[in-house]
Amino acid sequence: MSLPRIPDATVGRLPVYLRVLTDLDGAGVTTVSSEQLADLAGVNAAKVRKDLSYLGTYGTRGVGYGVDYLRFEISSRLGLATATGVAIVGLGNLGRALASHRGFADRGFPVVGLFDVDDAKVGTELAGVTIAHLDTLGAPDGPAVAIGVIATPAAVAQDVADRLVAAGVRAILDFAPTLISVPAGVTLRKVDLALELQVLSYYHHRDHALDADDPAAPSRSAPTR
Amino acid sequence: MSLPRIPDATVGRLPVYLRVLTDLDGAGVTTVSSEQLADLAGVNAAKVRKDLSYLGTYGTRGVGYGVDYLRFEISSRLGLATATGVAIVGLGNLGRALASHRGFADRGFPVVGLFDVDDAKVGTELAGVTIAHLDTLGAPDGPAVAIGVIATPAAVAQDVADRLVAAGVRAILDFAPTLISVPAGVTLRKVDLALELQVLSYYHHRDHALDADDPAAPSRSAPTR
DNA sequence: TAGATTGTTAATCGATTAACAATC
DNA sequence: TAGATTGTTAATCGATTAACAATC
Repeated sequence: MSLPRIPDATVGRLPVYLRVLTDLDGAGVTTVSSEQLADLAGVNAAKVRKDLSYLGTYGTRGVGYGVDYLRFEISSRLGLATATGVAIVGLGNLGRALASHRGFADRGFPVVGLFDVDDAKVGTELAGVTIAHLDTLGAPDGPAVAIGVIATPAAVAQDVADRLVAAGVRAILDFAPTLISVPAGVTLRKVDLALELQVLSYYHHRDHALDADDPAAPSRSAPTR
Repeated sequence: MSLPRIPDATVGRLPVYLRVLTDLDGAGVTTVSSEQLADLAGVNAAKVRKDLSYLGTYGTRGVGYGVDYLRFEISSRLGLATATGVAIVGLGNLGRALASHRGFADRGFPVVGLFDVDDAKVGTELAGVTIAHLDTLGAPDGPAVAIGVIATPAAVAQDVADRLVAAGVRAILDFAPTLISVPAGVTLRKVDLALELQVLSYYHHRDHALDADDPAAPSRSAPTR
């Protein structure tokens, strides 16, 4: 009765399919083929069918996939039905941008808590949420936090992670460029924006470094993740 | 005389090693073993040695790797010596955060251009750069842009990508959650913040959905990328 | 039935890892 | 020389892809 394991690579593509399906649904489309879905998601059709097969068999041969049904299935397997409140810790430039980012609430992750240690920020309001002091994280009268986002300087990221864990948060998205460790049972995912620029720099450099010497050098494309 | 191909997975880890090496250098450390580097980067030692072997043989058996030398090599292979100006298009919450993000300039990517279509924003200054109208992108008297960052709504992302390409930009980092296409020879990389939350949600849900039924269920950890 | 499209197989490709000979 | 640590091999594992039988 246990659900089949979904490969990591597939997990990373499910949100892309979900976004495409949501767009299709908004456009009134009710059925989609693996070929169409692949085009819209930027992958190939074999991969789409293989990925969706891990969810079960929700397509109809000769017809395609039901947009609504597939949306529901992916959403449910991603845990989006239960995932809710996001707390952002650290309201510097990045934290403030994330707090105001429409994309989060739009895709099922309302920002319910904002925390900082700067007294000049505590008490002020941002995107409809009042910034609280980090020391109040986990207080009984505080917001129900399902996911913690770390947007602090690297130097304090581990301390913030520890506080989030102590407050009962079991899923953390970390933007600080440093290694942090969390106990077993806590899910941690990292995003490093400068790293993305460096990786981009590598492929750009690789494909163009020799342009002056050899203008006819073939351009290979970088993986888009 | 051509450099050996570096696997994509390795390219994604080189910036992590570079960050660790920079920290070590700052702390006065001159030599590091694959074991130490692995610990600090959050991977295992075999992977570090394999990854570094693609750069050539810069270690010394029985001793380790020279911190300075390795930093230089990685930095050079990532193209960080030539990579320079970043232009950010779209100065909503995310774009403004990226423009003010210290991490970019700190790691070799100074923000030299800011572009938007909103006349209320054009002419104002942000992080020391005056916001210009998108129509002036690529103007002869404009900044030299090596990397373009798209931080606009999804609906206009393709148009912005086309304009960046027309202006001669050959490397694009795209934050808009939609599929965009660029001509061969242009390197595109995508970051989708809400997608990261959804992937996090999957692993969290998978590892905890059954907690109520089976509190002793083993917790598996999510890949941190 | 005929055409279309899924779901699955199997081959291929790329990434990871342990082990150890090479060598400082 | 003895101890330490790299660089590389080879086995294993996971991801991708084309092909096609199943079937709507």
